[in-house]
Amino acid sequence: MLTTHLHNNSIKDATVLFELNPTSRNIVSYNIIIALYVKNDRLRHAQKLFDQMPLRDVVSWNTMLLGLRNTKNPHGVYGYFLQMIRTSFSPNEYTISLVLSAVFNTELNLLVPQIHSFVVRVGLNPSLFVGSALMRGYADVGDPFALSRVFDEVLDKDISSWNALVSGYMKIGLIREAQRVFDVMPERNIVSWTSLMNGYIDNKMINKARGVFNKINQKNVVSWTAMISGYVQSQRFIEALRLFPLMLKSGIPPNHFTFSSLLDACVGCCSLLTGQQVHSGVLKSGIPDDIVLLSSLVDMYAKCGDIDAAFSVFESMSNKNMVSWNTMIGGYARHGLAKRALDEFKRMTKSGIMPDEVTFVSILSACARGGLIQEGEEQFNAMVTEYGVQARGEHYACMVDLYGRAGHLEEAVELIKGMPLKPDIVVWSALLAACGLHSSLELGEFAAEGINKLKNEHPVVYSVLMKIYGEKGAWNSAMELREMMKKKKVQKQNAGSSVESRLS
DNA sequence: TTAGGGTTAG
Repeated sequence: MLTTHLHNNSIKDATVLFELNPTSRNIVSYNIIIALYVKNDRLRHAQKLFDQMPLRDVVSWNTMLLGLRNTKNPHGVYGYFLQMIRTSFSPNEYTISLVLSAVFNTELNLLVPQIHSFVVRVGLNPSLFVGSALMRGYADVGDPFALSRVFDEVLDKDISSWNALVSGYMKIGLIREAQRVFDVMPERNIVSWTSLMNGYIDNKMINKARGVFNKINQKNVVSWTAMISGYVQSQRFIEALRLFPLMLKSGIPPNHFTFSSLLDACVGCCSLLTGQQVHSGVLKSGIPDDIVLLSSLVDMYAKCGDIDAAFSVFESMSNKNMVSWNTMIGGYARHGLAKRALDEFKRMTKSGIMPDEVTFVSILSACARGGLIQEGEEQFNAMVTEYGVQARGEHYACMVDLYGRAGHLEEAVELIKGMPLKPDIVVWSALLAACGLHSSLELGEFAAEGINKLKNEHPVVYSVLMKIYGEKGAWNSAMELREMMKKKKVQKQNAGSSVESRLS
């Protein structure tokens, strides 16, 4: 009975049944309820039950690992894994592939070789699942030799192992190797084709990807979406949008992934009209509400200029996570609506969602653009002390921008001099832009020097300096600079705030 | 009752 509820994902019925029968509870019934909580992102409940279980088995542990992985908590996963080993629970193959998949794309991926040697030491089979996970892990850390060694060690390779090898080589950038593997693999399915195509996309070979795409016989929603998203990643937004009617014509219905990618394409070509059409397509499609898709809609409306529509989609969301809030707050910041950005920020923290570094880039830039110096200073301090978010280059750049726009150039310079990290191009550009705005020759040259020390040839440096020289009547310096620009063939660019350009 | 290879947001 419990298994039926699990299949139907009916958490209520399952818990009622579970609560009503305390005597018939066993490890399996506990595990099923935990799995249900995990499936529904209610990790706290899962955790509570896990803690009060009289006895646990390896499935209980694995299910908790799954929950921690799904909530993007690689440190939690690793902690549980260590605890599991310490309490003398033998991890099985499920455990290993879960732990591995949790550390992909995180700084913990350096543990991959250790996990591998653990697998060897305890004598677990380099089975299909473990093998694929290890291959992904070695691709992630960029080790092609270990990647192919693991592949060789997998007994009874199946098509997924071959696909993982293709993806792995592509991820490392060994394109010819990936293509060679694809050419010799014993059989191919739609995933193999899509992996190859995606590899070309990741390696910025979009035309080659399109060539692969054209050869796919039975394209499905994933292959169509991957191609659309590939064009978006390559900034070829019109081609991304053109693919959509072809997809519909071929009889493949789009899903929430497809629509998110299309919305991104609309943002890329700043087409509110197309964005609205995609929005109505979403509504007609009957796809259930999805937090990512709705956030993409908010983003599209904000970036295409209709901030009120963005807010109305945002308000309609029954679930909001950090990214959705950041999207909305960033939208207000971009539109120069500092007060509304700050109000939303307050609502965000009140609703229990913790802000991250992205939130504060928006908040600080909103303050900068709104001229809210004191508020900006307070938020900058609160970021570190109250929210434990470490200040990064972007945050300093926002603060420099904040002071700079208001003409407090000395304070901006003091801030840069006191930075615990090395000022990067964004920070220097913010100062330079402020110097351009207020025609400060001395500090402008100081900023230009900072940029040149980074060995960056930024055209904007020259154009801002030109402007300052011109305004100060420093024609000799201007002529010298022009000569230098000619020599270096630097093209003149508009000098704007770097923070602004980051937001657009 | 738990896991792999291909597509989405700030």
